[in-house]
Formats: sequence, structure tokens, C-alpha cells
Amino acid sequence: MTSQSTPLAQRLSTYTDLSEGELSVLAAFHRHQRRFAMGTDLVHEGQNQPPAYILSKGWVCSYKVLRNGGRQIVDFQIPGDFLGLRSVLLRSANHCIEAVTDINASVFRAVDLVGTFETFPRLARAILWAISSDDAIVEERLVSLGRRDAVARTAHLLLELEARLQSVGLATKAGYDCPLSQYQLADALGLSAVHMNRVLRQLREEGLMTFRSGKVIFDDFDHLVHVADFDMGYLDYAGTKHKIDPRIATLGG
Amino acid sequence: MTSQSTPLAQRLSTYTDLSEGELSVLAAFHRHQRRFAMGTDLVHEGQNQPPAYILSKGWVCSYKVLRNGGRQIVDFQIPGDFLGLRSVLLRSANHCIEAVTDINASVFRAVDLVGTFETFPRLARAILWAISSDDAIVEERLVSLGRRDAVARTAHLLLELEARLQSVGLATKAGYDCPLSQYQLADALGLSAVHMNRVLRQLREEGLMTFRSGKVIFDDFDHLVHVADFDMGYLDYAGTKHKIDPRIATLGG
DNA sequence: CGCTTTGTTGAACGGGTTCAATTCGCGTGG
DNA sequence: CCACGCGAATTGAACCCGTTCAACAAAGCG
Repeated sequence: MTSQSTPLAQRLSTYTDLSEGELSVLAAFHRHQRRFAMGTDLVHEGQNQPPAYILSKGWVCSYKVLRNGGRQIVDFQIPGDFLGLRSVLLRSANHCIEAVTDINASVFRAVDLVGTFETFPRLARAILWAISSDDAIVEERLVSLGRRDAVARTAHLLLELEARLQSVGLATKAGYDCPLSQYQLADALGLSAVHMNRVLRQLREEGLMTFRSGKVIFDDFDHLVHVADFDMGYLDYAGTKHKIDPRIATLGG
Repeated sequence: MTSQSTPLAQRLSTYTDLSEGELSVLAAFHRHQRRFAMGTDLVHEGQNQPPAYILSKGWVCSYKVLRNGGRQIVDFQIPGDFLGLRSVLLRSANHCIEAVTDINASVFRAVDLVGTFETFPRLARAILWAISSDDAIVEERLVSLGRRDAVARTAHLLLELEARLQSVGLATKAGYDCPLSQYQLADALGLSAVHMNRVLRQLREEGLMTFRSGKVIFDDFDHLVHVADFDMGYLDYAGTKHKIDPRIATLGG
């Protein structure tokens, strides 16, 4: 297993090509692997000084619980995503993080991450880009909840996940494996589970996409993009990479 | 006018006490003041390499426009807030920024900001804290749009603004000056302007709060907090400040 | 196997939208 | 000083998207 193969390295490479040195620094952050079973809470709300992780396998969700009993999933995390990084700067965690599937995650100390920023400024830029991209995702979700109807909202989320998964090699325009239940999807989209079911049925019956038995299949990708009003610009996954230092050789295939 | 008096310095001081040196560094970022008239676009969506600002006077909003014509305001910014900082790391702006009132804002180069981080790690921490806090705000707004009804959502936003304004000396538990129109409020809360009006009337008639002629007045603060399910923990404005030992001052700690 | 979680469907209800009309506030020009 | 114009605020009524309640089927799992 080369350092190139970690999902985080793969994701960052959509932003800029990384050198051998940078890749090995990145690999070093994967030293302390931990496994968590499906349903485990990695971080609970209000927890002090929670640790940060890099997710390398499986899916995770961040959510908040309301007094009235409802819950809102803020975002799903997939391999290559950071977990709980924001909580490091605030004095306590402001949301829960739960494993959606069995997962592998690497604990790391934020101090160490910041420490490498001085020596590896290109890597720093790439990581800050990834973090900014995560923020853009939350922002776009907010737009969905505020101004898109249930069908567009659903299509938008599942298309976004396609783009994100594709950047770590886990999806194609045909579809991807999706471990989410309709309840979790509903909690992310601000819908009731009942209506979630009806929306998914509608998308299926209209020949747009199929969400069933752990798989998302796009039956008419382009039409779905139109229905969702999906413009992946906010993810900043443009084909053109940042060329920063031509002296550094890129890793060949 | 001492450096202490800039809204940003005031805001950061709720996190940690800053030294004279740190305060003057902060003041240096306010050198290039610009004025923008109400309604001006500081940044438009898709703009390349947009500048970053520190808002020192007036209100601003960040929003996205949808294909169907609707718009969603992601957040309002008040004195002491950063504008367009995220867009610096992504390759282009992913939302518009518009002046809600006439404003004063200071342009600065993100490079210079990062440059000071090495020499003033405590200041760096404070600024990263402020940025994280902004993210937490967007996240909590998302929760509102997903799982709170119109009344709670409205109360929650107006209470949040009270807390934020209070940290820069522009509000008390009695109320504050609020230049927002009902249309802008509606666009931030994912509601129609018509319903926004009815919700505000209800809040007024129930003796909870009054939104009228540019002022927000809290008629029953505690009850309103309960109705909104408002817990300001996510803002991390706890009364206790961080005392950071200067000897071990590092970013990640 | 039985039990629990997830998915599915029907019917009634309700919060919020939409359409439409009227009023208010206020700056501007006659 | 008043008339006008225009955006913001306000109110009514009909409609609809999504919720809620309720029941049952299907699928995993010990």
C-alpha cells in the first residue's frame, strides 16, 4: 500500500499534485488507525477537547439533536474527509459524530498538522482547500433546505455525494454504494422518513435514479442534474489542477 | 481611537485577552478602509480571486441565487466579521456578498494575515477561533432550516444576532438596531415574505419580541429563548476567556 | 425462527405558499 | 406643502407540499 492510495491523498490530488515528500507526510498522519463499529459515537455534543480524525474507510455523519427530539444531520463524511477538525479550535464539540457503517479512522493531533504547515506550505494549502470545500458543502446544503423542494433537495444531495465519492474513486456517473437508510437521508434533508420514501419512489418512477438496497444508480444523470439544479462549482473540483512547483516530480500511474 | 476599539478586536477579546502588540497588528489590517453604499455587491458568485475584508461598520449578507429565481441568504455579517475569507482558499467565490446598509470595510491580503500567524500564534488562534465560530453559525442555521418551524427559526436567528452584536457592543438583552427588511429575513430563513410578516406579528402579539422600524426589542427574553430552543453554546462566547500560556502558545494545542 | 429495524402505502391534517389587494412610509419633484 | 411614486409592510383566501398517524410488509439478525 503506497501513500498515494490513502483516500485523503487521492482527494487532495484533485486540487494539486503532491510530491513524494508531501505524500509521506500525509501517510504519517494515518499511523494511529482506529476501528469503530457502526452506530458508535466518535464525538458527542459538548465534549471537551475532542480528538480529530481522518476517515479512511466507511461513512460517518455529523448531527445535532433538538430539544423536541428531532435531529438534523449536518453532513455525511466519506473516506478522505476530516472529522471533528473544527471542534479543535472551538472549546468544545458543537455536534455529534456517529459512524454510519463500520469505519477506519486515524487519530491525529491538530498541533502536529499545523506543525507541518510551515515546512510543507503546498500541503497546507491543499488541506486548507479541503477544509474550505467542506464548508462550501454545508453552505450549499443550507441553500437546499431553504429554497429547494424535497425532490430537488434529494437529487442534489445524492449528486453531491457522487462527485465527492468520485474524487476518492468510489463512484462513477453510473452510481455508487450508499449505506444510508431512508431515515438518515430524511434527517439530512429536513424531511420526514415517510415523505423521503415517497420522494425516492417518485425519482425511481420518473426514471431519474434508483436508491435501493445499498446502492444509488443514476438512470438519467443529465436530467437529474437539471432537476436538482446541481452545479458542482461549489465543490471546486475543477479538472485543472494547481501547478505550484514544476520541479517536483508527480507520481506516475 | 485606540486599536482596542475596532469591532474585530472587541470580538476577539471575548475569546482571549490580547496584548498591545497583538492589538496593533490587528489595527494594521484596518489600514485600507473602503466605503460601499447600501445594495452594492462586494463579491459576486464565481468571481475569481475575490478580495477579503474585515467589516467595521454596517451590515452585509452572503447569499446564493437559484435557477428558479429564489435566493437564499447564508448568513448576515456584522461589524468585526470577516468577509470572503473562505473564497480565498477556494479558487473562486461560491456566493455573493452584498451590503445591506452603507458599510465600511477594510481590504487585506490573506497572505499577510497568514504571515502574522507565525509571529503571533495567540492572535492566530483567536482569529481561527472566530472563523470556526462563523462556521458553527452556518451549521446551526442549517439545523434551523431543517428542523425548526417558522416561529422558532425566526426567534433563533434574532437571538443569535443579539449575542453576536453584543460581543461587539451593539446590542443588549433589551434589543438592538436591525436594518433588515422582512424580505431579507425571509430569504435567510427559507420563508416567504408573506409568512415572515405573519410570524413577526405572532411573536409581537404573544409578547415575545417586536421587530419594527429598524429595531428588535425583546419583550420577554427568557420565554423567547425557550420558544427558539436557543442555546448559545455553539457560538462559544462563554464568559470564561482562554488564558493561553505564552510559553507554549501553538496553534493546535 | 421471532424480533427489531427499515421500508412502504393510505388518509387526514396543517404549516407555509401563492395570488391578490390594500396600506404604510418616505423620498422626490412640482 | 402637497401629490406622486415606489418599495416595504400587511392582510385575506385558496391551495399544496410535506407531516402525522396508522397499519403492514420486508429485510436483516441473533
